[in-house]
Amino acid sequence: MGGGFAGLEFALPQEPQAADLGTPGTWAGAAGLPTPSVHIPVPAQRSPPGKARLDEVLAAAALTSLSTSPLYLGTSAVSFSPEPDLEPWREALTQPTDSYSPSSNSGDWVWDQASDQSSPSTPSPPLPPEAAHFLFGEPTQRKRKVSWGSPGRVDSSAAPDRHPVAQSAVQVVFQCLWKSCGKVLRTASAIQRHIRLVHLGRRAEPEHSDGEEDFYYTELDIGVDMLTNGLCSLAPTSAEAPVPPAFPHLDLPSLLRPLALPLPPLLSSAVPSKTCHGDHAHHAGEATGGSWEQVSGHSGEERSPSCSSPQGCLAPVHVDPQPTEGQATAPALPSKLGASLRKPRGDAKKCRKVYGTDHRDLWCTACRWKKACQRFLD
DNA sequence: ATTGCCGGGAC
DNA sequence: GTCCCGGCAAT
Ligand SMILES: [Zn+2]
Repeated sequence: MGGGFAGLEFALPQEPQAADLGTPGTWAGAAGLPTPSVHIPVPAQRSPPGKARLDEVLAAAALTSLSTSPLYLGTSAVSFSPEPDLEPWREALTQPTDSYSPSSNSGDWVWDQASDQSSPSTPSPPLPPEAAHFLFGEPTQRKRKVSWGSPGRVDSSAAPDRHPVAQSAVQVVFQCLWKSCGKVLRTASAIQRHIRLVHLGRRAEPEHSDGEEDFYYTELDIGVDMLTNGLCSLAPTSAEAPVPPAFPHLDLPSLLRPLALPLPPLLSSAVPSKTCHGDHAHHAGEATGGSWEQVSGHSGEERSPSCSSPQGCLAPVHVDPQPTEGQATAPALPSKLGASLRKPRGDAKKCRKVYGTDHRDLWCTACRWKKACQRFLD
């Protein structure tokens, strides 16, 4: 554990612009020392108390550990969220409980998530199944994870139904790979049936199936996957929700929206836990241990590596809302399709305010261009 | 009035 | 692509 923060680069923020570039050097006296030879890294101005530093370190630690092992986030994530509400459904996940879905599927719970790395382009094919099948070929790269002995057979008659499945830790599910379908079922036979019926247009008969379905679903084990997703997307909202009885399906879509929608008014000030992200990069100031900018005409700028967007950082797994012809979802979203709602405005002081209008050249590029500040992000 | 920044324009 | 600004919402 010695010196874990290798990733943090404390680049020296060198004095902004040589004082000879015709810049109105009014501020020069305040910020930079006129000594050309001495490397004085700190741009002066409001030196942060040690406290801020501590915060920073913690945050860094969190980030580090998280980004290091995004896969095993399961462990750390649990200790991470103070969310008691999580327990219920987490347990639920762990046990092979049945009867989750109110949907027509028998006994298998369904969780629509059109994640995958595939493109969100075409909505699922409303075409005649056969045609569609030919047009799209294989919806996605067929990738199977091998975790439990699921033979790569070609005859589905082997009825691998109701597997004992992993007892607790690693559940395994089967996801339909068909474009924008992403249906997730719990058993191989179920998913095969689904594909055969829904996508291939075959009859429900398990008879002479050439095992083609096999190409359209993938197997993945939740327990990590799901928890990751779940924690990230569920937690933030459930803090305010009237408590969701079961879990996911209810509003995966609307859960993702908040990333760019009005939610903060309530959350931002009330709940200190940003859940997924872990911390508030508040009072960023000079303390944010970030590589400040270099005024060397280069545009390499801002922030620490790997994480640039406020919340995208920890969740590389998008769970696209699936743009199918959803209709049963009731009148949920404000349906302001074209209008981009304004962000509620972060609470951090931005370059403009920090440096003042007359040190414009100290601002980050974004601020200079009147764009969203990227140095002091919210 | 001030601040943050989207949308759009100029180059 | 970089750079700037009008104008608006939030403060
Ligand atoms: Zn800025």
